[in-house]
Amino acid sequence: MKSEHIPKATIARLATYIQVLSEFKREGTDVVSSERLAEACSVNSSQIRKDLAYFGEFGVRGVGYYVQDLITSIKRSLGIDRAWNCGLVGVGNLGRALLRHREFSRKGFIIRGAFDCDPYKIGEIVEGMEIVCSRQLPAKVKELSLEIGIITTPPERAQRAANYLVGAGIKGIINFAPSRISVPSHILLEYVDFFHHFYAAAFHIRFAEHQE
Amino acid sequence: MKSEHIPKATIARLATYIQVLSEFKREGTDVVSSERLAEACSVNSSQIRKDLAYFGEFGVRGVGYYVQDLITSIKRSLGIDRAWNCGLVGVGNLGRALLRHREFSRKGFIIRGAFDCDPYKIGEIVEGMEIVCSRQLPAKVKELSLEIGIITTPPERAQRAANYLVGAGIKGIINFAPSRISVPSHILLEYVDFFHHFYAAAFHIRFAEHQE
DNA sequence: CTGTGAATGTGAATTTTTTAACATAGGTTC
DNA sequence: GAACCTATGTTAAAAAATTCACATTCACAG
Ligand SMILES: NC(=O)c1ccc[n+]([C@@H]2O[C@H](COP(=O)([O-])OP(=O)(O)OC[C@H]3O[C@@H](n4cnc5c(N)ncnc54)[C@H](O)[C@@H]3O)[C@@H](O)[C@H]2O)c1
Ligand SMILES: NC(=O)c1ccc[n+]([C@@H]2O[C@H](COP(=O)([O-])OP(=O)(O)OC[C@H]3O[C@@H](n4cnc5c(N)ncnc54)[C@H](O)[C@@H]3O)[C@@H](O)[C@H]2O)c1
Repeated sequence: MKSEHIPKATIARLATYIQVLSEFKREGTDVVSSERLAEACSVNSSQIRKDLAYFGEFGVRGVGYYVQDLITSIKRSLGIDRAWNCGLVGVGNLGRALLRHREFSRKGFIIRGAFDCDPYKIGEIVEGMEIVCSRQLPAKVKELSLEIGIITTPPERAQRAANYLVGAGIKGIINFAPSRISVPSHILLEYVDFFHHFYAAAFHIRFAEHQE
Repeated sequence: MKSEHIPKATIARLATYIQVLSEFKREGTDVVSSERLAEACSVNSSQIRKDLAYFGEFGVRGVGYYVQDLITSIKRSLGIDRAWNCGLVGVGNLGRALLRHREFSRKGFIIRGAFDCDPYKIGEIVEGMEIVCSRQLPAKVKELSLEIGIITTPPERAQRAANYLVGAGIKGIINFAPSRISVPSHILLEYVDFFHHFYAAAFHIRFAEHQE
């Protein structure tokens, strides 16, 4: 089928599919049907087939999907069949947790630069990486071919960090700080805010109680 | 209007509205129109009015919304006008970052218990909280009236952590580990996985390049 | 106290997303 | 190598979410 516009929800589900498929692979399962994958992901099976159809035909009729092949195909479809160089701005509690998180490089997002403006932090080594002054961002973005910027500064500093990154020629920004920022329209911008999961929890738990 | 089923996307947007409204409040803005709020949140203005209509009528026709009142109303609607006691299982890199994150208590999610199974960690004090052995979970859940469990263990331990939490009588679980888990249907379960934001970034950046 | 302007709340229209249904293709068996 | 079986890919239907459009309501001015 191959299509141009991909729903955001599809991308999120593809992430889940990769996760579950990897688990199947570890268990030694070679082939899986959309039905079985759907159950493990708690979605509808035609949802899975539809999601995959956006990118191509990856299954074998009458058989199902070869687990390893499907993982490879999804990764290629998403553009994570290669490494992405990332720069992290703001090495505080969260920034450190992310730097120490092995999953980033395992998934192909390599954090190659860590920046902070605090003179006490500059020069410190975290997880084998030297913390560099934010002023050097433009130079480093070029030197290290950074494409994605990760913002983990306090919220009131997020816009400034974004400005530096944009000025330095970054292509996309993932903002972990709880503040809206503005960037030119050609820059990809994603907000990470897990509090809405907590809000959803609070809402649904209270709603369930209210039902009794 | 007041309705029963609330879309997940609405909850996520309400979180954004609170964030932006708080900023307006800090700037000294008392009244805001759905149009202006919409612009700041990058959504359609009737989207905002629709989202709010699920819960009631909070505005004044011809005027707009009183910022402080609206914040209060949204918080009450979501059930975050009171404190929620949380327990965190797995005090590693991420667990520590969360324990040190002030925003949790500021938003009403109070982490009252921190659990780990590593004997070297048990007894350690993090952010004024003693790390307790996971075996004590059932006793502590009751003692501290914990309602929400936060899982930050390695993925292969998430199911076990969930089992402990469910057995102890928790009401909801937020799973930060990248693995699907199963819990009884009356337990609320939310997965936090910010990698899909990175996937979306990779996908869109590469797509944009491909367009040129 | 009435008229005016402005922005809400909502029903209707549109768009998007999800689910169902099934014809089709590929593997397997005899 | 034909017939059968199974699960895909796709088209059509249903459901859900978003946007439009405007009648309604409130504040305020004259
Ligand atoms: N800690 C968490 O678990 C957590 C969770 C979710 C979101 N967040 C958000 O992530 C952000 C960081 O949180 P944190 O707990 O790590 O805070 P933190 O105060 O520990 O770290 C912030 C870091 O940013 C640096 N910084 C400030 N301005 C900067 C600038 N202009 N350029 C470069 N560096 C700059 C500071 O020196 C500091 O090292 C906050 O916006 C927070 O709301 C944190
Ligand atoms: N570090 C990050 O930035 C980050 C980001 C996103 C998701 N995650 C996920 O969060 C989880 C934790 O990551 P981390 O980097 O903190 O790992 P970590 O290894 O530093 O911490 C895991 C902790 O869990 C404890 N633990 C293991 N089994 C347990 C059990 N049964 N009961 C209680 N405690 C137990 C361990 O002793 C350890 O302290 C992982 O699943 C990871 O994939 C981490």
